Amino acid sequence: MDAVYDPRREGGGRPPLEPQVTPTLSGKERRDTYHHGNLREELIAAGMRLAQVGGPEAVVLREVNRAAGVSHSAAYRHFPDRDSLLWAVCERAMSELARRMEKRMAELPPRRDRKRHAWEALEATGQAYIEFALAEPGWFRTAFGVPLELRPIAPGEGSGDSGLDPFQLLAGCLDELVATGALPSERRRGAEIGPWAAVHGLATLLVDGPLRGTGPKELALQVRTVLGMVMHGL
Amino acid sequence: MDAVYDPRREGGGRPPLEPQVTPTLSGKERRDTYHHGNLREELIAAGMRLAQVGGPEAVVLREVNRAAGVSHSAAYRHFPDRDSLLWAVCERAMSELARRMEKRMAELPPRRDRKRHAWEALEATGQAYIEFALAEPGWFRTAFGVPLELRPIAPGEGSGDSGLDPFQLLAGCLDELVATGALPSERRRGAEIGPWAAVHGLATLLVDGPLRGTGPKELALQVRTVLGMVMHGL
DNA sequence: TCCGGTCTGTGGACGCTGTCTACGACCCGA
DNA sequence: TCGGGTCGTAGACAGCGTCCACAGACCGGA
Repeated sequence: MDAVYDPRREGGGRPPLEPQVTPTLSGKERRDTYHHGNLREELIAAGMRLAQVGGPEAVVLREVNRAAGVSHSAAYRHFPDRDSLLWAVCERAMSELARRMEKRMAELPPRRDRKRHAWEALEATGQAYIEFALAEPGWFRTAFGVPLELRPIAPGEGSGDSGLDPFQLLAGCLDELVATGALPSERRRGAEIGPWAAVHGLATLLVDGPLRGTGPKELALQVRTVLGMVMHGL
Repeated sequence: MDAVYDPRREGGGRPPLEPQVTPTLSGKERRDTYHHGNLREELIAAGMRLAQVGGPEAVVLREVNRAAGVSHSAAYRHFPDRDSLLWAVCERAMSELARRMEKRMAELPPRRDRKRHAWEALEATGQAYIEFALAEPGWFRTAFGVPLELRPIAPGEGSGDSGLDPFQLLAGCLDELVATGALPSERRRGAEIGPWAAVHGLATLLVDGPLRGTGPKELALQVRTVLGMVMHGL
């Protein structure tokens, strides 16, 4: 009643293609025990490797099994279907984004001026977000571009080492801006959406939108322009 | 060398599923001539119908052929492969977006105050953009979420009735702002990116990002917040 | 120590996909 | 009238996600 024709397609046969990456033994070396021991984890790791290169659509169940060195349907002992595995990979990619944002903030120079530091932190999160999208387009597309439909968004998932997800990291920056008096507290509620939309939009347009292929010079200008608009218009 | 494993997958078999939409005779009624007469156009139209419901991944070549009432590979006489058909659909979806933006601008009340009108026009384009994404998520995802990789971006494609694409419509608004003195001309260069990123980002997050399912009240606030940030931070 | 149950991995099916190819119907100009 | 080019047909093929019957491996109780 919902999906009339199956909204899943693509794939199917293709002409020869070069031989698959390491058609035999992969993941680790060929295991000698019948039971793998840590297959679930290995499947997600293999999915991450595939997603890094080709985005979510590269997470082909049979290819993931192949990369883990197991039979083509072994993953069904750990995930009910392909989407479930993809969600796990997607969450992992989101965590990686959070981790890069945290790293970038941690690298900020210390400042006596707390207000200035708060602004720099906000800018750093935005820069890290866009850098992640450009450096790891496959993961970025996986983190956000998953069919999801009914993806369960469990709390605490997609978080970095601090336990905060990208959205919460942004919220923390805004809270700090309020705490330092840089942002009037009456403008705080719902203020995440502006910076998030702007940065996410730029990243999306750059990664697989009409702006892909932008040269480094033009790109730097675009990032500066967007972040300037955000900080000016907050 | 580029795509190691074919970055095209998904699909494959699925359990029964309900019978396809009108397995026999579809598109128009079953034709009686051997030659279709206008197959290329009909294929694109069928692709648009499928994309409207299920996004780009719903544009299944065999299903498109089926909907047009021809054999499963008839489309190969008009498109070299599935992607080419998808690009045509994608361009059509982009045109539809441009058309809705134009419509929204045309509906603006006339103003003696040209500057005010220019601001309202900018706001209207942004609102139309987001409304389109929410009203036609399938088309929106098709317009922007296509593999593209090497999609040829021909000039003049994806345009509305005025012959301008969404980006050019936005540029026009900014030009008018400069002409009326609302925006200093030295800030004009590259100014499209800010509004575009913010609006596109919000639309993306709402359509298939973490913000999907936002209620109408919260949504209205988000749209207002983002557009406010754009106009304030320009 | 053996024995049965439960995980977990195997391998073969199925129907779906995109694509290729040989073929056949039609249209049109010579 | 005929012959070539255009356009649709039909059957193949490999790869996909998924299901199923089966088998190896582990574990607790007798």
